[in-house]
Amino acid sequence: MTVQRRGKAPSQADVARLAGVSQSAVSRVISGDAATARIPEETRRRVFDAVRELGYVANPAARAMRKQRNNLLGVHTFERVFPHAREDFYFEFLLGIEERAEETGFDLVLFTSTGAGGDGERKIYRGGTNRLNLADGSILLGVSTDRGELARLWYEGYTFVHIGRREVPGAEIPQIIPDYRTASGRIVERLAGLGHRRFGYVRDWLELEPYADRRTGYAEAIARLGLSDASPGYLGAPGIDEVWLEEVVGGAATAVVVESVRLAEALRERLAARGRKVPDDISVAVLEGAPADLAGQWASLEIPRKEIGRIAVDRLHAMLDDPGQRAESLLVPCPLIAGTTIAAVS
Amino acid sequence: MTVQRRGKAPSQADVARLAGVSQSAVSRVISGDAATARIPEETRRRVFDAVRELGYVANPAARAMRKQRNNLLGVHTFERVFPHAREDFYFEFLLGIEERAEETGFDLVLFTSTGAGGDGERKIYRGGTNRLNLADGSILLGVSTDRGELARLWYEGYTFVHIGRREVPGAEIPQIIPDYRTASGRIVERLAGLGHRRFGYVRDWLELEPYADRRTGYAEAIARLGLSDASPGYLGAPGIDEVWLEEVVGGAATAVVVESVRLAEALRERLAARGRKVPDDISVAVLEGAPADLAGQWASLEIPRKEIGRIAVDRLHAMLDDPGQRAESLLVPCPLIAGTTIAAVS
DNA sequence: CACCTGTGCTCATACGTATGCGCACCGTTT
DNA sequence: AAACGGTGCGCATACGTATGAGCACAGGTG
Repeated sequence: MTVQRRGKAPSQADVARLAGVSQSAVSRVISGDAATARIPEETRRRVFDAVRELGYVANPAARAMRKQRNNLLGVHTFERVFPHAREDFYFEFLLGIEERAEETGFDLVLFTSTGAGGDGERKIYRGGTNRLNLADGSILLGVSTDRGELARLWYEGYTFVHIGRREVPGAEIPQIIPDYRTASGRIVERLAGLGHRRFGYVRDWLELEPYADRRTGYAEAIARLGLSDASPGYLGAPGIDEVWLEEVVGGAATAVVVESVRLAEALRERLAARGRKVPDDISVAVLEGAPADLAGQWASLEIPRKEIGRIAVDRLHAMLDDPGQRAESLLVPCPLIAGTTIAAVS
Repeated sequence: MTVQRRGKAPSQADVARLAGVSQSAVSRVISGDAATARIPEETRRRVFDAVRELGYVANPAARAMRKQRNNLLGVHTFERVFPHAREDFYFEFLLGIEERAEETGFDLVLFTSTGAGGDGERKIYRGGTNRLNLADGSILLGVSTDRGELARLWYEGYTFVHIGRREVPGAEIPQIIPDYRTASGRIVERLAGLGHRRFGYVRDWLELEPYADRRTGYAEAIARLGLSDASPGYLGAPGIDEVWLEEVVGGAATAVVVESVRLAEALRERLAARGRKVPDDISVAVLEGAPADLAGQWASLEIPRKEIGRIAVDRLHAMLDDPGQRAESLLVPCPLIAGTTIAAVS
């Protein structure tokens, strides 16, 4: 019966002793560096035999210290990864990240360290110790990313990418960005193709960068195609304005583009209350990823989350392989979902 | 405008130079060891100022090498973590693990490295490099855990726990085990309390340890309470035997205990086809976690996955804090779900 | 025989941190 | 005045790995 091995794990020095060579020889044999070619088969075999006998495995900390790599990819989310509430948001990204990390031989570190505040929001810098350093590079993920921390991270020359748009003055944060602008434009184009000429736009209350992209894309398409936008529209107040709604019911718009599913559903109900049906009387499209619901699938865009996760990993690899390169952001196209909530103008 | 800092990250030596002290003084101030008490406020301030000015953050690799801790908790699954998610086997465990890790200030490493086979199954040992070493200790998770790898891991003295029962001859693997045995017994007790005296048992085809526990618990309760078990029952063949089913319909059993939901549903259908209703004519209980379905909630047990995840983390911490202690396994009680598929004997 | 080219290694060092040991200085006690 | 205890640090080293430099030897060439 085997007995549990006690004491320290064997080091290359132990292996070297047993194989009758020097520690450096062991290192060369194991890590297979260029000079390995100069070590004959016989010696190599002795080393490997000793490795097997002692059950030697490399000490990752020491290795990481010596090289500047430890094949670890950090993932920092500013909220918990697993919990249900945010599950939908993060989940698909992680899927892609994990897949790609696995394919490229990297392990993943989930940074779960909370800030001292205990408010549940996560911080990168905690008591002077930036834990992200543990990983060769990191993917940052989350809507509430702290701009100050991003700036510092960038300033310190840490290698990372941010999923989603996040502009920080004075820093060039490499971002992987769903191309909401183009997608929003294409949705307008599609509606125009169905004969719509008078449009409405409903804003959400959030004022994050991604919504700015959508508004830009919408406004550009309206202008480019010579369509009309019923005010208050994309420049107005968030939410569904009562006066505006009456105008729409009166025919001021035949197509409405809405920033979120929640708002779209509210809109549909309030239209129904006034005897207007979607899409028969009015077409409605949504500018975010939307699951199918009982009343059908929203005409919407799809956020290619998994794809974005994979891209983020590749991007990170590229940055690690060539540290000198400029950190550029990347737009990822969003496919359109045809849906059942838009129709040709009647 | 700030310019991106180039070159190496500052070390304690750099801080020391700037603060006009030695590197060791910096280390003492920063890590706040016992001797810190002997360093006056004035010096400390100088050090912290220098830290701030240089933006020094500790190098985790070096720190991990020096101490024997790096506050990393490994999670190794033998299949991918993120796929399937919602109904996924792993998900709830991870929820608990993440929560508890966060609470205790540990980060999580997800080991995603596959074996060379590319068959999707994951290996711990990959080309002589046991990646788990990266973490202070690990939680192993998965039904198909390779026994040989577990044995080796244990032999090498690595600190880990296994979620789920997994016996390895010659090694004492610390396991966190849902107490199927007790729970199965209690289900029998509950049925007996409803007046049932003649029982049947349906096995699944799987021959993993957890099923053995269920069978033991069932058999013990049957014996203890002086009940009768209609053969082939728990010792017989897996699946629903035709002959046995006829006997049950004929009254050989008023209560049937089934290992899996899948089988229970099949049983219900085949009973219905013979004019027997659940639970009016026959009570059926399931020995695994069962979601509510259209025909009601199965009388079943609940696997406290999240709780188990949390316990696993705590267990690991205990082992890390006291390396000498014997690695003991732990049974976690499974609550019973009353359900709607059992009733008093008619 | 002097010289050169490989070959098969070893030596020495660096990476950044933590820590046991001890030195120099100062104020106090005997 | 000698002895002593406390304060405020610095010195030196260890952790395990990777790697540039170089040494000793063998064999071949002029």
